[in-house]
Amino acid sequence: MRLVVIDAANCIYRAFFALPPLRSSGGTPTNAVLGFVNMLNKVVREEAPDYLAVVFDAPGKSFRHQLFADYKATRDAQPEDLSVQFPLVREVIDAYRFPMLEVPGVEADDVIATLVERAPEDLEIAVVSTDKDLMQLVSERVALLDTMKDRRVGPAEVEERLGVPPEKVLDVRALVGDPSDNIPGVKGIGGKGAAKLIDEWGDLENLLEHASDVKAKRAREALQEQADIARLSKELSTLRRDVELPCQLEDLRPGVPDTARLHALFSDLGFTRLLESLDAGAAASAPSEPARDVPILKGAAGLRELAAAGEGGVPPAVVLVEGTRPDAAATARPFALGVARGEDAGLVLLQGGAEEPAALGELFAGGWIARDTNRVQRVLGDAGVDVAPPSFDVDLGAFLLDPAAQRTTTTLAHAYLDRNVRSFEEVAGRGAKATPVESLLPNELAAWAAGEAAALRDLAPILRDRLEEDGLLALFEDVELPLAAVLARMERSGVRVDEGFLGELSTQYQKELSRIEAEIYGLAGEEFLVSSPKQLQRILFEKLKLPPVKKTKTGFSTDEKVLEQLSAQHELPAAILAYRRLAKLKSTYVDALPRLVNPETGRIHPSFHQTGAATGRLSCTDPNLQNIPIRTEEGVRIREAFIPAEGMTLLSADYSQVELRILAHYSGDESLIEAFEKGEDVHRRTAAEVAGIDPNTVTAEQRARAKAINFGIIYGSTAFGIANQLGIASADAQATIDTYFERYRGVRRFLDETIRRAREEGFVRTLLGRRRWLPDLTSRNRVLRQAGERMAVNTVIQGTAADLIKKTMVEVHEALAAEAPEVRMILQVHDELVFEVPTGAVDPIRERVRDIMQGVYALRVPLEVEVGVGATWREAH
DNA sequence: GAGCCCGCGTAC
DNA sequence: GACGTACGCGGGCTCG
Repeated sequence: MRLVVIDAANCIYRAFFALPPLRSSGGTPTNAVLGFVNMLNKVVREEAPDYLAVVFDAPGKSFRHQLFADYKATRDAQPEDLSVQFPLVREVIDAYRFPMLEVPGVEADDVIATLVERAPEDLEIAVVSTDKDLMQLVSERVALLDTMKDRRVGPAEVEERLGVPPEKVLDVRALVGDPSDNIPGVKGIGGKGAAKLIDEWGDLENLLEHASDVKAKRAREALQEQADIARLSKELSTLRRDVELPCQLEDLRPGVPDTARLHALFSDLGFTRLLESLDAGAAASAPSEPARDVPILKGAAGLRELAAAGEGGVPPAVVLVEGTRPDAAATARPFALGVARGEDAGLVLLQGGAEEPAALGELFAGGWIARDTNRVQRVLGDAGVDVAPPSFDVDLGAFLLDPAAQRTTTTLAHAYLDRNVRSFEEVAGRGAKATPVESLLPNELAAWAAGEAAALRDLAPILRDRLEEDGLLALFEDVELPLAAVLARMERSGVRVDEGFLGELSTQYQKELSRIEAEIYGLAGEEFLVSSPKQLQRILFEKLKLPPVKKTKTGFSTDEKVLEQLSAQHELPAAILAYRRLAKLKSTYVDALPRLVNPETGRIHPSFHQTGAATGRLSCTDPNLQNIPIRTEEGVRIREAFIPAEGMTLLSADYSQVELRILAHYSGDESLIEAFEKGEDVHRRTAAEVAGIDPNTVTAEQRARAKAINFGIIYGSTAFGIANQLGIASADAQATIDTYFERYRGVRRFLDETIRRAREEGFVRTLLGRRRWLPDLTSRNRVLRQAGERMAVNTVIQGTAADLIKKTMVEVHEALAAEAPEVRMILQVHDELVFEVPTGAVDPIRERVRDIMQGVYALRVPLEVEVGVGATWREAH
């Protein structure tokens, strides 16, 4: 068995100085990354290690600095072009799925020494480094490897280079020192002399004891004068072999490279040769699942046959094939189920027989694996099958590992299994031309479904291991996976809408729109498509010769801000604005919502997507009920169309200022914390602090300005952005922001520290450990880099808010299922949960929900929840 | 006609 | 260039 240990910093340094200053198309320096990756590939190819560890220095000072203030003091600062490449290297290593090791407060060399010390006797170890300090570790089974010069340093080579065997390396170093680490050594004694002295006297202590007997005068006097420095030098050189390691040997098995991520990385970095070899490797080693006849079974008997086929305890992986729906609002019917269990895989055509729900229940009873467990539970639930909880969700797992990565089964199978899996689109076609599942050849469908299910079966354990390795398993098991069931229930509940009301609104809006349209034609002097920005540009900027304000990619902008500005010069822009406002409401909400009412339930059943937003927020489609208007009087009327079932009441509970509370928590800022502890109006307080006045004298405008800054912080915005938002001068905004950061020192610290750490690690994490990779933080392109910095800050805050409400939803669901099953959670809008509650139970439920929401996590400030009830969503909010 | 991009606007 | 995260509308272009 072989273990390869890579001294990351040493290898990255050498790669950086050995290669010309290459850059990616985005301007990021890449030479060290390229050199490191080539080295990595080479060593893995040539050494074929069973275990592998890439060891990094942890930031901060080690015990050697305590011992010797000048330790490493002569080192030049790392060139910027080099330091920005460290996170990239980490990302590549992570994508290769090679174990990385880093122990806080401990240098890489000590970690390496401990690994060597702890390794079992029969393990052969190669340490990839040119650091002479590591020579003390060399033995019959431990060698240093210099991959660039293709040299292997064993005991013989150490003796050849230093004149002493590895056991005496430290004694020699005590005398010689090491300029690169600023280890002093004994002045007046060089390499040759040191070796000779140690050879003659055995070791340092004996030599120092007999210093007066040393014949050479210069060496004798040097030893007598500098004995303490020699001892210090030895201690500084001595590697610690008792570091507490965060892993066992078994954790150091290299994983299966994430070729999809490598592909993306190499392509970003412009590593074309590596890309080619990646593709060549994939083509050579990625066989499709062997084509074989996949059994096609039918109904309950078929399901039971497959359920019986599995080995005990192994959950089946399933692919639910939905029947084609006549219209978007209709309920999806389960058409077939692909199942892979143990070695068996097959397709069951579902026929809706009386026995089927029970048979499905049995198949799923001991846990199950799917790509999208929310959807499976929703569709089966609608079909009357209440299945046991899933044991794994492949899409969710992959999302937590990298929320930006593609997650089709094809991509994941390629990356993690090195296997080609056909996509459904390859089988059925895409979009409008796609063959309905009912019309596909059963053999084709069965082959696809079996291949897909087998891929899910094989992906699940691998992804699970990775979640565990990456500290994401608790979030997955305790929050995300249970949430999928909550969402399925929520979607199935849906929300009742008053179609009649929307119909009336539509007629009313239509009349008004026609009137405004006529007015617009009059003002423009001709008819044109008001909703066409292109035609509008012609009217405004060519015909009427109004001054263009700003450009878009394709022409002059006609957005709201521009039209407002132009309205001072002409009546047309204001009319366009009025038209746009109504047209937006009508097309996006008033007319669209009724089309999505399910005729069977009379309710709208949206889809909530758990992997829809990179920060961890949910998204919502068909329709998107997370952007129903509220800010304008015309808009909020649409909320009157959302109503409860007979005998029920809507209850809306929202977290008050949750993102600012999270900011207070993370920043530890005293002023912010105090504002929340005292239950103050935080924007008012900010305004007062920034203006240095009494909160009671804050004007509406001052408060609005403070609010914009508070939100700007959360979004990572600049003075320009805030000024733009407020319509004030950039310099004024900057002055206010400067004052803000003087008053809120903790906030400044939090922003800086978040970005610094993200740059170092390549990712940010939220409160519950959710991770988002941010490779652009080291980009040389300022635009990209600053965008990355804004994402870093925003993701920590927005993502933490998402964590909290997700956890809340799981807890609320559990509590209500047990205590008040007739209450339904029906919507989530990021910081708000909407419930449908039996009217008589409103009061206790309101308190119960509030308690759970407020108690979901103990931040450094209290979480406050505002609850409203009513006969419409408008009223309840 | 389908599918896609763009500009725009809604929410938190 | 400048404020984060989404979804979806209508217009208009391209493609077959």
